[in-house]
Amino acid sequence: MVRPGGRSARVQEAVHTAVRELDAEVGRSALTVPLVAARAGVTPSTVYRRWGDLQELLSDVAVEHLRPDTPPEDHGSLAADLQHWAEQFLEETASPAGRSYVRDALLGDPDGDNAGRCSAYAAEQLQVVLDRAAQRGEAAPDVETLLDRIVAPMMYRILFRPDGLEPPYAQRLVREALDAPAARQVSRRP
Amino acid sequence: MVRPGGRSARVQEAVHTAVRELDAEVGRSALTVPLVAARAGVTPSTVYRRWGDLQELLSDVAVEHLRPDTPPEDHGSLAADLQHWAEQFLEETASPAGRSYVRDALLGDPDGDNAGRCSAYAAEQLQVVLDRAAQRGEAAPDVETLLDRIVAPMMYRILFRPDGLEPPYAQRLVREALDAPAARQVSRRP
DNA sequence: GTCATGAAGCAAGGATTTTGCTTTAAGATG
DNA sequence: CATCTTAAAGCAAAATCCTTGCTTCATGAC
Repeated sequence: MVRPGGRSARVQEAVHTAVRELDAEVGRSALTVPLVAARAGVTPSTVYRRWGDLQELLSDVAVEHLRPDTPPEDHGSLAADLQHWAEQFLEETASPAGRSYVRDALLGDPDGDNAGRCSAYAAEQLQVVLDRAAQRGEAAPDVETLLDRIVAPMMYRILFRPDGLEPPYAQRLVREALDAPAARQVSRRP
Repeated sequence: MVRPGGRSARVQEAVHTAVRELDAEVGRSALTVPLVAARAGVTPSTVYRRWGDLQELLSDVAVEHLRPDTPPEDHGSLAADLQHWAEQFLEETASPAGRSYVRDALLGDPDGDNAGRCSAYAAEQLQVVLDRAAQRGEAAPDVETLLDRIVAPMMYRILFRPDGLEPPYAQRLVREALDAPAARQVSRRP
């Protein structure tokens, strides 16, 4: 039985807030469940029972951070929309904070739920861009292709080689994704 | 002062072996530092002082698992070499065990050292394939392009959407990477 | 207004992590 | 070959964290 707005929701909110505040104040390495619980005005056992351990809690908080708060901006063309979206994505996600959110989201995620959610966020944003392109009558690849060509390379480098990730890299990925042969229209789920 | 072959090396070997054995015997969720230390015939404080915590230890062990033990097979052409290498990479890395090694390697890795090593392994293997292609006189993209076009998409899906990853997906990525306009020869570090 | 239920509080017990000090072993030095 | 130096391992106590059974509370249902 779900009870949104009730005590459970207040506790969740308080705990998430405590994590964000303490992360900023004392840093990730000093975060502990008892510390978070104390700040949230809650018993440690409550946190353990609801989240299991600190990593799963951090994963939940990270996914909230990574959720886009606005739809992608409209710049009049598919190419421009993708350029801006990719640059913004890279800027946010390649930052030390962004990178640690991605890692947290992946880390405390036994069932892969949160990881899937992160990918879904990107896919939703891209779909908005593609829908606008379709309304304009522009030819466009599909979402899966853009994930492979734009999101995956950025994420791979963010996770495995977080050096030298600058806007031109995002621009080049977008350009090459759009330059590719137009056969990219058909569905290409793996 | 590094003392390879000395006591330090023996302890490292014993601890790594203990992790591998116990992971197989009792499972990841039951692994603890005291358990590993006992199996390795070592004091827990030794493990804590050398590795910091269980995640960093698991990260080190995972990187060893992910190190390729043989150079990529020679199938007579760049396309065939890449096809086989990509399929094998996907099969090994997308398996539950492979996926958990990748996650371990990424997670217990504060400085990003181990993650960089994983990427370097892939880059080295690809470079061998490319060198062979050059000897045959074949035109070929560079390593960075192959990382973007082949490795990154596979890794992204392994980490974020570990469903439906089958050999045809790897084949398609290789085909499209090689189909792309030949301007891909120039260096493209991000 | 009372009840049923899921979640939070509490507290004790057990396990893990940290830490200061001591001991050991590998390599350097004479 | 004996001795010295030093980094790492052993040991043990203390602190901290995690688990768990039971109790209490708040929410929504009847």
